[in-house]
Amino acid sequence: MTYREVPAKIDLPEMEHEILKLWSQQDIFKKSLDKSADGPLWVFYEGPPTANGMPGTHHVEARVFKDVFPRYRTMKGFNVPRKAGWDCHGLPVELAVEKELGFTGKQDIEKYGIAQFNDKCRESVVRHVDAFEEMTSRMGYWVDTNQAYWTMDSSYVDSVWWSLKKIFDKGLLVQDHRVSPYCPRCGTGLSDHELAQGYEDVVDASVYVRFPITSGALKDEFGALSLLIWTTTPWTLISNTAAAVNGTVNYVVAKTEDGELFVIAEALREKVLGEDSSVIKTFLGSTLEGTSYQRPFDWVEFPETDSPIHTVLLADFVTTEDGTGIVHEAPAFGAEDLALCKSYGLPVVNPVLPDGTFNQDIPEVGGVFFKTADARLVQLLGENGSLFRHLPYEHSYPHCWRCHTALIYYAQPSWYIRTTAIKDQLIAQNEKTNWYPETIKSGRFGDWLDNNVDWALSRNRYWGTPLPIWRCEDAHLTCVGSRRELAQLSSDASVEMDPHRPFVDDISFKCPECELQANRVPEVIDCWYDSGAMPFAQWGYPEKNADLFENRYPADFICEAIDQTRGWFYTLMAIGTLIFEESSYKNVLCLGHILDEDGRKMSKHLGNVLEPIALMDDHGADAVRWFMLVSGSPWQARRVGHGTIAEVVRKTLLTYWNTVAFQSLYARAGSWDPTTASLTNLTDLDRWAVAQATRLARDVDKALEDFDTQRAGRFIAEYVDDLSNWYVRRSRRRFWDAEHSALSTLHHCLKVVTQVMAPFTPFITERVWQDLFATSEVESVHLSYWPTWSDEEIDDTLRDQVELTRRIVELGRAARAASGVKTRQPLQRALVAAAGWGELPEGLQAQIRDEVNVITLESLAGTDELVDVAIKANFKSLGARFAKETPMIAKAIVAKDAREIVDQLRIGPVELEVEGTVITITLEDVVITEVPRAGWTVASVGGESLALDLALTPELIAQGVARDVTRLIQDARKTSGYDISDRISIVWETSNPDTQRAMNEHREQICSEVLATKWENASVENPVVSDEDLDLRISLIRSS
RNA sequence: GGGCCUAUAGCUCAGCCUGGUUAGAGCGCUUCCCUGAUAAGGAAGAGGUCGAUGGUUCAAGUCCAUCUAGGCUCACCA
Repeated sequence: MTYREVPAKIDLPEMEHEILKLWSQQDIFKKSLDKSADGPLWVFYEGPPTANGMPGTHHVEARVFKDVFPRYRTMKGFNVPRKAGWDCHGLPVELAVEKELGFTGKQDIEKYGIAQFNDKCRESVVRHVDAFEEMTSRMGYWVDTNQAYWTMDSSYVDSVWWSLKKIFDKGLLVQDHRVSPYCPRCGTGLSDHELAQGYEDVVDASVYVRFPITSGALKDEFGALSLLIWTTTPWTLISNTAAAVNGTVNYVVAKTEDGELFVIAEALREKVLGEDSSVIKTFLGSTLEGTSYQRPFDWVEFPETDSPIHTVLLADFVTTEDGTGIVHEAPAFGAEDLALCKSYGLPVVNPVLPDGTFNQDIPEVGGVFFKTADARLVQLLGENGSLFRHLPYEHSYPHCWRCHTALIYYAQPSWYIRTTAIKDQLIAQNEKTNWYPETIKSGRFGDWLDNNVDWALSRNRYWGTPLPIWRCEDAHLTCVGSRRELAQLSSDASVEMDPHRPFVDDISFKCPECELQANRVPEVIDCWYDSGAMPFAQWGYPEKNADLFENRYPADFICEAIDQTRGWFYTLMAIGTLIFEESSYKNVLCLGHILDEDGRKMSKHLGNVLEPIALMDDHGADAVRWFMLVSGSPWQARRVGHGTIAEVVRKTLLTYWNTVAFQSLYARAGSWDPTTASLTNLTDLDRWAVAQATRLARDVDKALEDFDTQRAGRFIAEYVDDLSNWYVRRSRRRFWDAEHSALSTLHHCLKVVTQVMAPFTPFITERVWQDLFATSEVESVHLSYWPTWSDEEIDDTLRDQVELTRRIVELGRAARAASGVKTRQPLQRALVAAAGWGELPEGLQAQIRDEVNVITLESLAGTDELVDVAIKANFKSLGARFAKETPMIAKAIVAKDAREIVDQLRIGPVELEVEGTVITITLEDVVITEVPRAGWTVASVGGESLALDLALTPELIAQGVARDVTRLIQDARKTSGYDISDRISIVWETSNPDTQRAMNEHREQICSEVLATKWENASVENPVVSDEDLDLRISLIRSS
């Protein structure tokens, strides 16, 4: 048995497509699940992507992490079912369809017909899910899309209804009239987590407006004077109902330079009216209560009432940080305003229609969009003398997260879940949750819970889970928990019916309480509720799959990007806690966002979106995956571009691949049978490579247990580099000879690294597994078990020794570079000074001699005449003992004769007098550096040195020539395209006597290295190789 | 405005938790070396006020405070 042939060059994307085919033909994903079926369950929940647009590279990010941990856990023997899911409902889908159909508002939808419109939404979802499935497959994300849950499935809706009924029965699902953010374009209220996504910085008109006082003590005292108010929403002035001041704040009557009188907060007088204004009278805000004034626009009619319309009210929320300290009240458009005006019994007037335009009967701005009316109103304020000042004001204002229309705060009836009632439970559940990174737990997410407000659940829309509440004419409410229940209540309904609008709207039944007819309320629910219900709704629980659900709650692992803090992470925890009194996840990985190469957010708007499939077909999915997992910190925002991903390919994937190709090449050339691999008769370097592989398996395991792919990836990359650029580099000759222990070692090491890399880069590792291991092991790397180890297999001493060896070699290279004597020229000896080098095993010392190309290594330390000693203070050990005295003592140590004190310290502790005090220091307190004296070429780093003896003998020169010649011929063989085992014939000539001599003396050595079977010194007509320095011309041909 | 994150070489980022002598890597640039696996590898050079200021400490890139800039996020206080 042999390896399959592994080409040196590889087209990664093409290879990946072949692997995809292999996986599907051999059904590897399913086999990996079957194989682990009896293992302990590790529960993963897939957060459903919203199927309202094409998948982007940011979707790849989260999906890579959702893939890597289940793959890893599966290799560790866990059973990790992976059910895909799609978020189907919601405004985003509706908007996409509206755009397609060219609609501009809800009227168009109603005209078109809800049934047809929802059909279009359903089609749109299916279309986008197809695109997601393609991307999911291409990137190697193993998730079961055949049995995906769809939030629009009837059984899913049943589950959602069931849960809503549970909440309703607890009295936590209620209708309330509240001022809440409302999108006039979409015609629906927004929940707080939707609101959070839509703040935009805008410049609004801010106006200071006169409210002339019409009665009260101040009027009697001063005659003409005005309240001065400030607002950034001039359009609300039409609806002005009252003015509010803080009763405990000082106010003044102030006179402007022009002699006009205003009431204003004392603290803001100078800022608003200027230094030249003067205070006439000071009093507490509470004395203003009841003062009546004249509103700026008297277009809206107020009902007859005894309540104090258009007077001053007292409110705690008024501050003196902005404006004038007098707030204009329009209760229909502000939560605090509404509460205040209600408490004074004031009526609520609202001249703004649900589409955001002013009622037609309003003069000047009837039919105008509320925000657009600002400019005209400011102009009118100027004309009627109300306007005191007009300033642009920049602030961030909420906009609809989908259509970017400015939101309006608008009083309207809406359904709420009283999450504030379970706030303490939510906080307790969060306490039990492991967040990665941890800062989210008490930071972003913790803050969110601390400031919890009731969940505005209802939407006045069409494509969503209908709110399953029926109301009768006497306003009794019935919450229905499934289609089955509905069918029991109404003969119009059936268990099989489509639970969407408009079909459910047509169902009515007799109110169980009063027998009057009950009809469904018109709202659908927030689609975030759908996705948050997935732990049970994906199974259709409790109608179906009760056992499945119960085993798989809560999840061990969920993962999404940071924007889900207020989204899915919240709704999952909130619904889980509401229904089951336990959060639905234990560990949550929260990723940073992907940015473009310039650090900007990717968006269609900016045109900087990387199309994921194109990206993967350019560089390979493995490269994209590795980037996501390892480059930078996953929980911070990261920049992604072609350059960064191409580097992954070069540095990591191809280095790994080349090592594999190397192993295959020589194993096949030597007809080596991998089933005979055995880790016996190993060299020191072999043992090192094996022990490091074991260490790798342990370290990667630990890192992945901590959800730290970055650390794990760095371990892998380091090991791949060690294996390729040290183990293989140093062992080449043994591979040429097809040495069993070397081939066995690399076979083993490649197996380990392939396995631990498999969750990261499933394609290339699968390909390697197929080529090198599948014939002697299980059929796929993804069906193999994670390597096991015992700690004693991990040899720290050997690791340290190899590290020292490599450091000394580096010194040798540096010394070579400094000397100008190239490495191919052998030198007689190198002198080494480095702690512990003498104890290096002979095998490792041979590595040094070979790399540095010297015949012997000698110790520099013993040869005093060649070496100077320098010492420095070891601050760490001194500082611990002498603290403040440290610098003084350090100075005293350095001032001593270095040679003398080192000699003494090598015998024992030394007493030192510093500033009259005698202290004792040991070897540990100094750092000794030995530096060769002049006349030697030396390199020295961190106290370790290597010096080269540059004396050349004719024999050494001849050896150098031989090595030059060998290299020239090898290069010629390669460029001529000879196979590594081809034998050749050589003809050469030179008129240089030194070259002549070297050729003759080293003939045997050269011939064996270059596999020459014939060797002739004769004139060369057409040299394949010629070298001017050596005055050498060679021709070679393949021997028969 | 509140909270969080980030700021280290031209670029991308380690190092900071647990303070210690001369702050690292990769990419890019220059010169050289090594090479019959390599699209690689190595050495040297150039490139740093470790965002700023103050503090703690014998000692600060590292700990603390304040500030600045950028990002994310929350918040329409009128």
